[in-house]
Amino acid sequence: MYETKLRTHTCGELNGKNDGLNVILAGWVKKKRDHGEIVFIDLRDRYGVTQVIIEEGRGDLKEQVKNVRGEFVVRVFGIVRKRPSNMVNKDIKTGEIEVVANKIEILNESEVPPFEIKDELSVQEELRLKYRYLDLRRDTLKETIIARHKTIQSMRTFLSEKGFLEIETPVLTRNTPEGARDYLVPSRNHIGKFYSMAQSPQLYKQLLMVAGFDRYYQFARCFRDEDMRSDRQPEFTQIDIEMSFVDEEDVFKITEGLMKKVFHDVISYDLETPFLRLTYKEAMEKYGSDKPDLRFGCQINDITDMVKNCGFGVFENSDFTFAYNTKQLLSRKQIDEYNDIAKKYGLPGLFYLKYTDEELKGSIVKYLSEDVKHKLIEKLDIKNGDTLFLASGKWKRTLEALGACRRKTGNDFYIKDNEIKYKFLWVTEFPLFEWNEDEEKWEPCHHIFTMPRDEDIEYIESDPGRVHGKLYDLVCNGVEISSGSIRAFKKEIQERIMNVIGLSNEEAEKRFGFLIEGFKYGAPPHGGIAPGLDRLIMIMLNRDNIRDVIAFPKSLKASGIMEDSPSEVDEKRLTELGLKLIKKKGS
RNA sequence: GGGGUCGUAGUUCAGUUUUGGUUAGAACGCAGGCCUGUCACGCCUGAGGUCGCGAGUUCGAGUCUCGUCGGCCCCGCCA
Repeated sequence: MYETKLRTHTCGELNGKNDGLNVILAGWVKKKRDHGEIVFIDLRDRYGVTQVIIEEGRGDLKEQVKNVRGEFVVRVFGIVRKRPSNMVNKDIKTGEIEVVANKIEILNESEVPPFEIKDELSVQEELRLKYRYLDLRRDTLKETIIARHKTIQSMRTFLSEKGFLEIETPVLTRNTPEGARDYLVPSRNHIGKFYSMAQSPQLYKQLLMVAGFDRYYQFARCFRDEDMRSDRQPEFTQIDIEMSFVDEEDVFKITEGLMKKVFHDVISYDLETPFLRLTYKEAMEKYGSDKPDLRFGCQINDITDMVKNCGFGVFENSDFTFAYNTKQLLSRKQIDEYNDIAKKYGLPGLFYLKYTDEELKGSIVKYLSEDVKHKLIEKLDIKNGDTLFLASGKWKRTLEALGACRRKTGNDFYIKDNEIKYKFLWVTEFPLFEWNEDEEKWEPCHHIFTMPRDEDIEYIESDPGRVHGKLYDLVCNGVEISSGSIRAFKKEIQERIMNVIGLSNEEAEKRFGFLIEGFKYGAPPHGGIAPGLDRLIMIMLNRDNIRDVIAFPKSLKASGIMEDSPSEVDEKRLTELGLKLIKKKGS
């Protein structure tokens, strides 16, 4: 397959049809099994594993491989031989054959690796990260890296065929105070000033629309100096897409086509399109999340009116009361775990009801009239053996807390690891503005260049909370894969939006001057989306950790464990940059 | 910024609470030996420990207390 000077075949391609062929293989010793008179060596490379046999009577070869250990790099000259049927290894691609060694050459030795290179082994992640190049030899990790390549290839083909141009934009850019903290880069050419590493190519891609490149994409590396999570890295990759002369439907269609192709090409899975759509309000009220996992039910219900006058103070005095049925009989201990989650999300606590022996039970049941009980049983489809949770409070906080509980229910009971299904959906009609309680002002939900929905434009000044944007998120299995918007490309709308959030023209000019300037020269209507490549691959391969789909990821504290980054630098370099470190307290 | 959890042979863990107490165990790996069909090969023998780091309590600390570093998970944050 990939013949080179040092080999004729890879370790993953030989089979029964090659019986009798003279071959040269090169790879790593996965395992040596020494039986005395005969010796087996499993030789591994990127493509697979091939069994090499040193037969009886080859004392010369045995002497040579006497000191060969795991992970030595060797070259084997030999003849392919079909194995007797009872010795075929069905677990490996090359299991039909083995290579009878004539000559073995040690290309390089290896120290005993700090952990065994095999798939089943669980090793502390810190160690795996330190020796990432060894971890990458394991199939589980190797597969994600290969899938990542396939994903990128598939996307390039699709987008290129649809007329999109791949255009690169700067990583070193200027600081914009909104949004995520960015990484600052000093330069000795500009003492006292800093570049910012791009958080995303947002402004550049909009200017590419002004330039007339009406279909653009890019695999863009984005940098954000924020705290990590299992699905976040300080540097990550977006498939940044922007189109001119479009509305939401156009973006949906392209994105759906892209996802369909990628899932087909990479994991041979046929996605159904178009994707389901939920408005932000629906998603919140049914699932308690703006990125709901639709692989299971347990929908939330609004029971505010039902319990408003039941005589229980909490229900009577709260804005909203919501409930959902876990459809499971939960123990006291399990219920406590749910309570902890609710508290973490800012609720004083949860109420629960159990239905056993044809009877509702729980501390609050005494407040519920027969009529209310019946309504509850009907609305929440309560059957024997069900446990349900109720929570009261403000709309968003209460729903989000119940949403977190619902997520736990899903993880504990409904989402089976081995049964992968993909439930994509669009979440649409996000509010354009969000009221910041602390600072008592309106803030943009997405960014200030988002177009309001046509029918809401008249309320921008009079009722900002009612205005929804042409804003959309692509969600799959409870993960936000992507978000995007149609942009406010006209000066008049931009200014009205800036007025609401209290951003003066001068201030806007200072922060986004080059974009606003560009928009003066015939900005077309445009919009786009930017799916997160890493998260998409995570979802596709059913991994629960973003580090597993990145060759050299950072730790949760954003350190490079292998290369030990970030590092201190010489005083001399700092001086050159006009920088001086302030000593931390205590040091 | 906050909360949780983990840190003991090369690796994965037990031992830590009930009880602070002599030589800190196991499996895998590693080293030496034996073995003609294994593919998680098998059998025999052996080496291998700063119990993350630092202070404290104590006659005595892997075990208790405080601090600190690091991994992982979550809240805030991530327009």
